[in-house]
Amino acid sequence: MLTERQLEVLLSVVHEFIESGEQVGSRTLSKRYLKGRSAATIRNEMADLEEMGYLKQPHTSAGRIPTTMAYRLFVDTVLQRRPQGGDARGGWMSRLKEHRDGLRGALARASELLSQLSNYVGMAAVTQLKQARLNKIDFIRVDTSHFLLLVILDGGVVHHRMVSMPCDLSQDSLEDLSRKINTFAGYQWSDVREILQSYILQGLGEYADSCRQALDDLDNMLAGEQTTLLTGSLARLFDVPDFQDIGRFRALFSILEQEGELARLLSGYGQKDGIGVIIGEENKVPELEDCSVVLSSSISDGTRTTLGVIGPKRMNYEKVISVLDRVLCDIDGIR
Amino acid sequence: MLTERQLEVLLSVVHEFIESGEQVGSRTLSKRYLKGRSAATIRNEMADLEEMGYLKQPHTSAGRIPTTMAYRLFVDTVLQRRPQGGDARGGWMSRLKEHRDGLRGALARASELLSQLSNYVGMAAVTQLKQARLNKIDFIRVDTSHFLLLVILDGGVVHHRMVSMPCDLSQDSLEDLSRKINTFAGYQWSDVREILQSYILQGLGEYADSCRQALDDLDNMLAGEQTTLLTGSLARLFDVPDFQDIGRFRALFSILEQEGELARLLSGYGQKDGIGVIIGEENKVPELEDCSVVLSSSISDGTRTTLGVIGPKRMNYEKVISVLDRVLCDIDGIR
DNA sequence: ATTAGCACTCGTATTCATTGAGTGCTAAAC
DNA sequence: GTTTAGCACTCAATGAATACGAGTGCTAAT
Repeated sequence: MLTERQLEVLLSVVHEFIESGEQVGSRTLSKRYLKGRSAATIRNEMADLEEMGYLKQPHTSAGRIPTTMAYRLFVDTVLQRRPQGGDARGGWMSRLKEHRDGLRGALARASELLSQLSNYVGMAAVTQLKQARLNKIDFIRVDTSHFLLLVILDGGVVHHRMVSMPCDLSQDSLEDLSRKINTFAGYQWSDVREILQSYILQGLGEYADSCRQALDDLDNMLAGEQTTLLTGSLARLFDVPDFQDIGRFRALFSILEQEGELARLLSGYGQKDGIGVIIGEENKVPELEDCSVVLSSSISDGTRTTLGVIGPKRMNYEKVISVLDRVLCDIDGIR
Repeated sequence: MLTERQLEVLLSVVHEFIESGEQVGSRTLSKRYLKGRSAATIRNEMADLEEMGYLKQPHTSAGRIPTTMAYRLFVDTVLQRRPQGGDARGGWMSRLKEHRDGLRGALARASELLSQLSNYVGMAAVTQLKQARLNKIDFIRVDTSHFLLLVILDGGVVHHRMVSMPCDLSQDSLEDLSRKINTFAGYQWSDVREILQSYILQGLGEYADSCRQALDDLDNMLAGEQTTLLTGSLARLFDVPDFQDIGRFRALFSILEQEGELARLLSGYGQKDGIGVIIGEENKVPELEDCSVVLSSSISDGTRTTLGVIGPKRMNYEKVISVLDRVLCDIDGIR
């Protein structure tokens, strides 16, 4: 186990490294954090900490930098000390609320806001859990061979999809159909799906194929853990010193561009409510080994809202966590 | 004017520079392009071309690189020699067509396709011209205080927007309203807008404000030259040697991330049908001074479809142009 | 147990000479 | 007159040699 002072030294190293980005030497530590002790004393502690796996040297006779273990300890400490309950929260709410362009708009703004406040990459996602409930379904005839299939779920998520039909259906018959289906508003989507399926088998005869296809498409969009995901401005990454190196930037970027990857990331870790931090190699995705991900999610109405920030391992965790707390709270206020 | 041989030298320099990315010397040229002539002869020609503004030296006594003027000449030559008419075109069509998720899906796939084929950044946009015609409008009641405003335009573009209402309107009254408005299907949106405006002033009394706001929002989305724009995978840029430099990458990236900027770019230059190439500083946006943009657009039904590729100034214009020709043709086939 | 002192390590910055691709010019060749 | 060979010159890039300095580990004194 770590002694009191070892802990103090360790946290100081992490703190200093997060600030400066440069390897931390014993002298700096003695001057800035542990004024009572001399550099030599701290050197000894650091040597021990290195042996235990908390610190490492980029090369012999250089300062120490934290390992993932050290970050882990640091973050856990921060999380424990985090002010529980909502005192000074919100404050950006108004700015979010005044736009009334639905959940998607709010998410877009939230991810942008996260990017701004944290200076890293913000993201916001809504995941439809399996229990998502139908609010309304509608078929809107567009022309002789197309109609628009529109699904609104409880929680305000809207999906639409153009469906082409080999035959002409009148708007009336479509309305008739939607009226029938809408009697199931409030049911879980999975149930509604079953019902539609049997409708198709019975009623539609030769058009069954098209319908089934459309239904499958839609199902893919909704069922399981399909997420709507938005990332805020990536341009900020250019200002983060850790990503000046083109290789790292590239690694992160390639992940961010594949929505699928990112969605998997979220669903993998965001199972629980509250804040989660994934540091460097703790991450399953190798491209993210130099990054940390902070996630915060809350569940209601069969919808999980997840906010997250992706940044370098040496990100300012305190700040990011508090920002996430607040913005999530604001988003919740909207729904 | 340029002599025959000067032109030959100039085009060779551009060609070689596009391939190698390095300054072109007289010896290389003599060996690879103009075998008859010696290096010294070519040196003289190059000195003349430099005086005329077609070539420049990065520093004294180095090889020459093309100026924007030279690229211009080169591109114009390529465009003239371009095989007119559609012989071997298409071929990706099928892959595009088999997905029936509407215009937006096709655009997304097209921009991705362009990225893949060109190895630069592809983009695809649909611009609603002022004469866009309404196909259908619909109001769908979601709960006591919200309804979804849905607008479908001729050409298959769908816009929707959640509107919150201070009062509860029944679905019936909404349907009544939409029925009224839909009598104007086929009218230009600008006219429909006028009509709605007067509706609001007359009929809705105290709710006028909310409605007007929603109408304005929607108008912003539709009117003028609002475009739906998608860019293909940016990750490819990392493989382009010209963008290894983080500064240039950043400049380009910051533009790509702001949809607004890009949309302006398109609308500014894509006025005419056919292919347009904007080289380096010809571009009004300073961030794009090291890039070239190739655009290709076609108009039908009050909708302009524009495909484009953004890459370095020394991009492979021949290839990009032919790829654009083909993909645009495919997209047109879809609508 | 702590600290001061000192020799040692190793990355970084600086300087300086070398190299080589490429030019411009001149004079000879065609 | 045009073309070409020859030569001196320029300048970025490369790499070796050097100095610098931040930081360590160890030992001996407190």
